[in-house]
Amino acid sequence: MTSDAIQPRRSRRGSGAVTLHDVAKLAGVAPITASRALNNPTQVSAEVLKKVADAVSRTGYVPNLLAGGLASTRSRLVAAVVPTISGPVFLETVQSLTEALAARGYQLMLGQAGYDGTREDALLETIIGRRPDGIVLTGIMHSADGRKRLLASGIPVVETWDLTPTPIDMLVGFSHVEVGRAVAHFLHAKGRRRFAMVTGDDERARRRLDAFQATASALGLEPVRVQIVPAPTTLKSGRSALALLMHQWPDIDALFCSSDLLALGVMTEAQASGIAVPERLAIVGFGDLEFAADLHPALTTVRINGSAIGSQAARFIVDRAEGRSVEQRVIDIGFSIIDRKSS
Amino acid sequence: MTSDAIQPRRSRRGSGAVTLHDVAKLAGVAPITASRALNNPTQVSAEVLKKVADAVSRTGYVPNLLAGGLASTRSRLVAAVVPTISGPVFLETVQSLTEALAARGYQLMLGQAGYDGTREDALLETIIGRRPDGIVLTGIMHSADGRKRLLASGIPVVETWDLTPTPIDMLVGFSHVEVGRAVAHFLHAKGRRRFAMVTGDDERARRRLDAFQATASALGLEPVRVQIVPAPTTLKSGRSALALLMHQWPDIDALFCSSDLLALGVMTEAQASGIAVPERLAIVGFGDLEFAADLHPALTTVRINGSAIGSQAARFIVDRAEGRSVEQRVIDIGFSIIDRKSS
DNA sequence: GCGGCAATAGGTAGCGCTACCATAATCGCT
DNA sequence: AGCGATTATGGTAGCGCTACCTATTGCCGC
Repeated sequence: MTSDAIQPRRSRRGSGAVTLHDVAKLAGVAPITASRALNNPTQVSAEVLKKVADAVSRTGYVPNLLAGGLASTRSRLVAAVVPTISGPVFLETVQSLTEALAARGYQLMLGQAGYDGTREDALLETIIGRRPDGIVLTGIMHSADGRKRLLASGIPVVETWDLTPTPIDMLVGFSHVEVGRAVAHFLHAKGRRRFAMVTGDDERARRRLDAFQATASALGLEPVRVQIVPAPTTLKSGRSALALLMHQWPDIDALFCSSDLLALGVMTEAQASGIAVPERLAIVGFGDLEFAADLHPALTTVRINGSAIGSQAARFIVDRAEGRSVEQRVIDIGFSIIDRKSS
Repeated sequence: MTSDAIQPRRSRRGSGAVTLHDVAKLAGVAPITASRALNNPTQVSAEVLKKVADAVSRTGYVPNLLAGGLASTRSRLVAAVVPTISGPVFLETVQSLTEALAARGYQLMLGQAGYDGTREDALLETIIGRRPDGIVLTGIMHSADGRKRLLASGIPVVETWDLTPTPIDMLVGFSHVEVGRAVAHFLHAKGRRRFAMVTGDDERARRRLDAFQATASALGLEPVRVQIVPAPTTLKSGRSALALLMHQWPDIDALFCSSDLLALGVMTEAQASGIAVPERLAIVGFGDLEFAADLHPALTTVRINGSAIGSQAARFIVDRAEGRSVEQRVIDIGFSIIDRKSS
């Protein structure tokens, strides 16, 4: 070491990285002042600001957010839980959430819970352990135990992609029941009378199914023909579902799919086996994924504004984290049926 | 408070959550012993183990990983950087990375860099600030400054989805040049002679293109007809690319797409405009996304084992984090051409 | 009976940062 | 001039955890 006096016993611990103390020393100010220069620039003179900025760039200092989070009990971390990252449905939400949070200086940590809920508890443990400033759930947290732990943790929670009468905390979503109902009316208005549905085996999709069936029955139609496929839904399961459906009930004239991917599979199968869409069979998807508009024929589908969900969830959490109280804790962002060529 | 003597001045700071001290007190052991019971169970007697486990379940204690990470300089956090989460290409890798890490007690933090690299530096700052135990990059880190900072941070880095002569640290990928070459030979062997390529505007795809062109030329074929589309690639850009291509060069007989999504768009457009696949036009995709096998006709494509990339990257990082040295730091996992119906 | 050695438990001192309070300097305002 | 109010800086004491070291116990061989 080139310095003169007693080395203050360089500890054998620590990462050896540049710390705020190093920066402060170099800038000739107290550590706490350097901290303020970085986090509350308004509270500090221009001169100090400059000296600190110089010291930062000369040392390549990167603040240790673990330490900062521990000291301030604000981790600037937000956790999001999705069933699986492979399902394209939530991607738009996750994307806009990431961006909205990044713009405010927060970072997203993504966790995959799976559709069956077995990993849910372990996931919750590691999430809460990081002391995030908020947790965004896509879909409901099923396990009662999980809900209890979330509540006990005191961390702001936003549930999304659903409406529930008993939210854990905050909520931004839409009514799956309304979707099922609206699609049934939509197809009925188009003159269709023999409905079928292909649906993934998850709880929200089932609620759309129930409402779709109930509405069809209320309209005096024959029972809805149903094909359940495992979640997550795939093009492949859509293909085989249509094959099965047409085999058993060749006279169906309208088909509501629980995802656009399923609808793509159905359309692929229809094309492969010469079923005219929409002439003989109307198809409606769900999600309005990016490709939906450009299929041939263009896919009629239910559009959910996933970006709006993400940015609203971010707003909720940041508001809470920064001490603003959220008065309107439940937001229904609705949905719309995009009427294209497949119906 | 129900306790008797002087309250030890409950600090106004802190989250108010249960801490390891509370657990230790309840279990009647020292905090450090409780810590060991949780993290190194073998160093502790069965009796203590039980008392601590009881105390944990009675209090609902969740360890504060921020504090643990700060004290141990091991955050048990791994960061992954993808261009965008919406691109389905890397999902398989991210998925398997998440799982492989979770199985070893690590958690993944996902960052989106964008394709243009403008957010790259800011992202790097927040990532390094969390002091992750490792960083996984999909594709090369372009900016020299970024590479320097990564190196300076001392954090283990795994680059993926590419081979480069000068890896930052560790690498698991494959050669894009070999892919371009192999596809050209493959199509040539099938009797195709007039090649075209639709490719996303990113660096790796361009290297496939270059090799594809060079090989075609070496085989004595006419120049490859090229259509560049913006990244990320979409079905829509595939459709319009084919339309443009067929308009300018109606006699092309083989088309290599830089992603399966692009190939799907191309196939959609071909179907919409009556171009027979594969009779008149052979199509090869890239990525072997889940839907590729079930398209009609089934898509011939280049398969990259994304799961293997993810799990190998996890192994690299965990090995490093746990102090094992990694001798073989570069792994080429190769690729394969899946010959289906579209070619 | 004694040194030596595991095995188990505890004490101390931080990890790098910020909340909180104290101080010093500046600023009107009556 | 004298006062509180405001602004800019610093000092202290943790946040909740674990690395490192020390103390205690029991057990072995000789």
